[in-house]
Amino acid sequence: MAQQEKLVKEITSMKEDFAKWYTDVVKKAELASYSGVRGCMVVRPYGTALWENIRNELNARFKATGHENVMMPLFIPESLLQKEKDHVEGFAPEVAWVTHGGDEKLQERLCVRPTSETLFCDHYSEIIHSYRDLPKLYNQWCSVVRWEKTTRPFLRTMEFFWQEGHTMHETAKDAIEETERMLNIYADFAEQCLAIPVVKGKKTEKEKFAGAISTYTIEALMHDGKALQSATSHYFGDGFSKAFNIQFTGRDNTLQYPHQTSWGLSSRIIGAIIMTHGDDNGLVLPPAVAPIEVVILPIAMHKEGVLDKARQLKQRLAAGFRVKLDDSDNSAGWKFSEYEMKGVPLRLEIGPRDIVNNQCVLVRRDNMEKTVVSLDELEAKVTELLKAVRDGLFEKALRRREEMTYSATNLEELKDIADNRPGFIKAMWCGEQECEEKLKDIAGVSSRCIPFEQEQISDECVCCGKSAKLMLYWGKAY
RNA sequence: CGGGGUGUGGCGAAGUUUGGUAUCGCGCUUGGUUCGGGACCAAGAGGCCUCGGGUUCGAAUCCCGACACUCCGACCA
Repeated sequence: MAQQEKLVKEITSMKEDFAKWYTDVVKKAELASYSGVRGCMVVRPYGTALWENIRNELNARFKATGHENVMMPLFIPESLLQKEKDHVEGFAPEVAWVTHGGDEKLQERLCVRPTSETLFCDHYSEIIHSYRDLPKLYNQWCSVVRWEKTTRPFLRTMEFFWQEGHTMHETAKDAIEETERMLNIYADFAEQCLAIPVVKGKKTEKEKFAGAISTYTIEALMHDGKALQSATSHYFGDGFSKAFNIQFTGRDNTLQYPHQTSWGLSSRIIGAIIMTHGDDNGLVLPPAVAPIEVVILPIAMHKEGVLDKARQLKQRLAAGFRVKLDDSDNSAGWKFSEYEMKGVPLRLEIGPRDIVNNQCVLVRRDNMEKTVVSLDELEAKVTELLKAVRDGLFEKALRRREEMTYSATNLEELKDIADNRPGFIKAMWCGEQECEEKLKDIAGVSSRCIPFEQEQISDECVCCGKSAKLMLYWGKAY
């Protein structure tokens, strides 16, 4: 379809008001509701199912690389949080404190975990004694709390859902490899499963995680040209090990500190899915994580045989796909809109005319393209079209990112782009934090990452003009 | 933390300037007709107008205060 009409009138168009479009989609697709608690959302069944699929995909990848899931406490005693100086400085301003149990004041206040490095380290100090105990490859799925000032569903909530991997290794080399391995898993997941193209790279000193030696990131570009950090992987060296006194006896019979990593992906990724693939008709979900891959809509359902046929098709498809049959008595048009809002990748229409011809109609959500398929080859066609949806989404997102990625060689140019053309800006950087801060002040952009794939845009720092070897992605971010 | 906005049946709003019977659309219930792009008719149910004070014969409306949610910036996944 050359022009996609806006069929759903209850969603504000992106062009009109992107922020409102976003919240409209969250609500209309029934992903989440606002709750009575400031900054906290109710993740509704559809949103939860989406998160569960994300979880399942990632868990499979984590387990395939030797990781084990654990569950750590929700609370961190203040003294434990205090142990690593940079870490506590980074998080102290945004933690929630528990000061009372019932009416009784606690001896030591507890914070609600904003992240669990300290808890893992405390535990690791008890269970790691020998190089034979390493590596320890733990992960947990949980929610954490950060007392945010402004919040938006999925993108920034006070409580959010995530997984956090925390691993300990015998050598720095092993830990660095783990950091990279996990970043690659995230990147692969984002691109293959979520159809979100990402830039892999390293954060600058200014942007890295509190307490880390280095932070790696995958950065994605949203529809409105703002960047969104979609997952991170950190290398900690032995800083926490020393702070928490985690030691093991090495192969050479000397006491050593293990090297640590952590890595995480949060429910924010749902925001990325919405803002990468969504359109004015609502959500568009990548098939690999869509709660419903195929929705079956019986047409003229009261007519003889239609519903039976629809049920039959459901049973066939349920063997290999997540499928839903909507046999409610809402009108067909209503259902079309409903599942478009919910971003179901493939719609199957089956009506009296189709039954006569032993066929059905499959409609792709990403481009609304209709295909008439013979029921004899239904499964094969569904498989093919779901893959086509994933590929179509990825290509569209990649093309858009490329169109919205600019290069700048001097400050005026960069400021002009930042002011007028939302997107990524590639520019050289001398390595001084001063220049980073200046760009933030002058152009309102922050460094997104130092991409692994470097290009020589020019020879001088975009800001100060001194010689520069590193090319960075810059942009406005969520 | 600064600046705005909004609180009225389940949802979205009008009514507030100028105090006087609680309104509209959607949704919901029941019955009927429909059914290939958000169908139609009829009948019905549903309100401490965010909360607390005040002014008044009378307050959704005016005054004082509180709370909540939300958007835009600065800070952060």
